[in-house]
Parts: sequence; C-alpha cells; structure tokens
Amino acid sequence: MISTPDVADEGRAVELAYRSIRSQILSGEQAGGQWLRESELAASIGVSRTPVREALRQLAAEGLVRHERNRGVQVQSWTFADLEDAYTLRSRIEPWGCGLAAASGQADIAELKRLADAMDAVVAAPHQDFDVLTELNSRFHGTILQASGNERLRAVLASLVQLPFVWRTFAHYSPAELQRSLTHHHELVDALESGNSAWAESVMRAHIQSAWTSVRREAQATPEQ
Amino acid sequence: MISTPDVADEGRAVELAYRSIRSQILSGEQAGGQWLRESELAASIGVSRTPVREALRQLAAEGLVRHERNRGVQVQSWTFADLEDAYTLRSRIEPWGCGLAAASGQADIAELKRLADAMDAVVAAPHQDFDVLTELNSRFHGTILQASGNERLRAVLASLVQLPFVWRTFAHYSPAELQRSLTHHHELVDALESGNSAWAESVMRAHIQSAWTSVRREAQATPEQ
DNA sequence: ATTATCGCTATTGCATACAATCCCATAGAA
DNA sequence: TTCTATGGGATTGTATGCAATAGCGATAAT
Repeated sequence: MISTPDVADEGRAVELAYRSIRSQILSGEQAGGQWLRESELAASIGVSRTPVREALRQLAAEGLVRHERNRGVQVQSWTFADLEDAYTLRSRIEPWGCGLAAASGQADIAELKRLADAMDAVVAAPHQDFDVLTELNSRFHGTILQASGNERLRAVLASLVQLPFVWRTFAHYSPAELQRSLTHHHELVDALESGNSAWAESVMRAHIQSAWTSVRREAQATPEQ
Repeated sequence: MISTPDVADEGRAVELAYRSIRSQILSGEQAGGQWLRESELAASIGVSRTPVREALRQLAAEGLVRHERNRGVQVQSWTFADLEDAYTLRSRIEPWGCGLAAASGQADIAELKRLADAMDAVVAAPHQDFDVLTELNSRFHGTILQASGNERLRAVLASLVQLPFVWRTFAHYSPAELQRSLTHHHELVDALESGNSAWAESVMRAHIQSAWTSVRREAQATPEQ
C-alpha cells in the first residue's frame, strides 16, 4: 500500500506503528477476529509498547479494531450487513457530494485525470497491483469530495471507503467490471469539468451501484469471513 | 452532562480521562483553540500522563481535538462553515434513516416516549439544564437511528450531532423554538409508531431544518468563536 | 468421568524516568 | 533598532518497570 504522505512523519514511533498496523489490517495480512498483541507488534515494528498502544487506540476509534478491557484488541471482522450498510450510505451521499463538486468548479481536474490515467496503467500492467489501485481509487474519490466544499462529508466518506478495502474489492472484479469502473472515472472527470452537477451526480451513482453489485456477488459467496 | 453508561467502566484511568476531557470540551469549559497540557489534565483527573495521552489520541480521532507534533493538542475550534456542513449533511441522511426506522418497526417506542417526556420535564423545570437536555436529545436521535438497522449510519450521525453540542445549541433557542422542537419529538414518536416512513422522514426533515434555522441565526451573530 | 477450585503464566494497564524537541527570552552584533 | 544566535525551561515523545487481571491448566474432590 502506498504510504499516505498526509502529515509527513508526524510522530516517529506512533505514526510508524499506526501505519504499519493499519496496513497489515487493510492488506488482509491480519485477518478479522485476529488478536493483536502489543508486545509482538512493538517488537516487529521496532518500538516500545507505548506508541503501539496509542496507535491501537486510534485504530479503535476509527473502527478498524475492537478493544476489550484487559484482553487486548482484535481486528474488527466485517459481516455482509456491514458492507451493505456502508454501500447504502455511500450511495446516498457520495453522488450528492459529487454533484456539489461539479457545481463548485473547484475540482482539481488535472489531478483527477492523472489519477484516472494511473489506474488505467495499473490495470494494463502485466502484474496488476490491487493495493496500489485501491489507494489511487481512494485518492480519486477523496479529491472529488474535497471539491464539494463540505469537509465533513469528505471525512465521513473517507471512513466509509476504507471498509471495502478490507475485502480487497478490486481483486474480485471481472476484467469487464474493472474496465467499466475505469471508464466511469474518466466520465466523472468529464462531468466535473463540464460543471454539470446532474451529470456528475448520476455518473457517481451509477459508479457506486455498479461497484456494489460486483462486491455483493463476491461477499455473498464468502459468507462471513 | 450525564455520563453515557456505554461500556460501564471500561478501563479505569483511560476511560476516566476520556470522559473528563470530552465533557470539558462539550460543556464549553475548554474553549476552542485552547491548548490542553497533558500534565495539567493528568493532575486534575488524578491519573498519570499515559492514560491521558491515550484518551487524547482517541479524541483526536473523533475530531474533538487537534494534535500537533511536539506541541500538544488543542481543542478543535469550529467555524460557521463547519456547522453548516454538519447540518447540511445531517439533513441529507437523518430523515432517510428515520424513514428506515419507521419502516422497520423496530423502534423502541417506549424509550422514545420516555426520552421525549424527560425533555419536556427539563424544559418545564424552573432551572433548565441544557446539558441534560442535550444529552437526552442525543439519546433520542440515537435511539431512532438504531432502529434504522444501519449501524454505520447511526455512528456517522452520532459524530455529527456532537458538533452542535459545542455551540450549546439549546441555550440559544427562544422559548417558542424550544417548544417546537419538543413537539417535533412527540410527532416523531407517533410517526415511528404508525410505521409511516414518509411521515417520519418528513417530520425529521422539518425538525432538522427548523433547528438549523435557529442555530444559524445565533452562529452568524457569533462570527467565528 | 465430571466439575470445581486454585495457582501460574501471559498479557494488558498504569506510572515513572529519561530523551528529544520546541518555544521564547536574552544577548550580542550589524 | 533589528536581526540572529544561543541557551534555558517547559512540554511532549518514548522506553521500561511494576501492578493488576484474565485465561488456562493442574489437581483434587465428588
């Protein structure tokens, strides 16, 4: 997973621990339900337990792990219902936010084009790296929402999109589904550039519904996890 | 503020610190922009700095405080735009969630009635306690969303409603506005009990729009904070 | 064989000590 | 006066040590 250069190296040890653990969870290296021992993590990351504990508490607040008093933390395991909740909520607000972004005219079109092209390149590569693809996709959506002018909306959606990450969404897409997703991205850029909010909203709605249809099929096949 | 008996006394020191600091922020005791020193907090709460740090990291993840490397944390200060963002987003999804709750028939009608009556009592009391009123209101909305069946939605809205808390919303309501808000609550209970989702959704939309109109007037009068 | 009790071990929770960093004030030079 | 360098104090960041607790296995009694 590409390291998000949010705040550079804000806090050496804590940030290191946070990124490391989060990455392990999102990459599926640590499966849902797995218990995370502070000592193990501390040793493997190369810091003491203190920063690890702080990182874990942050991850707990973000919903990636569960905290149990005097027992430790375990990786949150997601059910089909959780996934459905997230997609339902997303489809309620992300198209709207996309429409706002189009109306605002504040969208960073160049950046969006760059990200869409980069995703094309990843998919076209002989060895498709789904972690990179997922990260690029997340940035693409984040960039759009940033232009909506509603920071709160952007933050909420950022937390919603990280859930499907755990399911390694893209890895289950068929080639046709992957292609359709990429095409949607380019159409989104065009819609945003045109400033037609109804268009932008519609495309985003289609994009999410299409994604949910693909994810749902796979998630139902893999009952609980 | 009424202590939320979520997980009982999950973690003596950390939980104590978390509740204490959070309460101080929501009650306005610590104004926005104020720097929070770990040592001070630790001393006043009666624990060491370690649990205080963990509590602060959790509060940072929840957006109540800002963390700055090697400088400490300061209470997040909210602008009018933040408030507007939150209300806009709320009005997008809470009415929908309320409709879902009505359709589900899972709403705890008795509890909602109890909460609505309790709010009536608080307002009728000679010395209106807005902290208690705010807490009851939060529980009322939370109880409705719980019945929506979308846990994610409930969590998102819970974080959205805590922002206006900082602005001590109810304290600025006129008697008429306060009365209207209470009336809405009872109508919401009736709508939910009837199972008429369109009704429930409409009332909730009116409830939020009405609240925003009141809050906006006051927030605009108090420019930034 | 089953169950209950007790103690051991692994692990978390908390406190304290020390290191690293930033700031601010102060002094000196241009 | 103003700008810069430097040093001291305050504050955060990290590590470590000890206390508390829960889980688990062994042992014994029924």
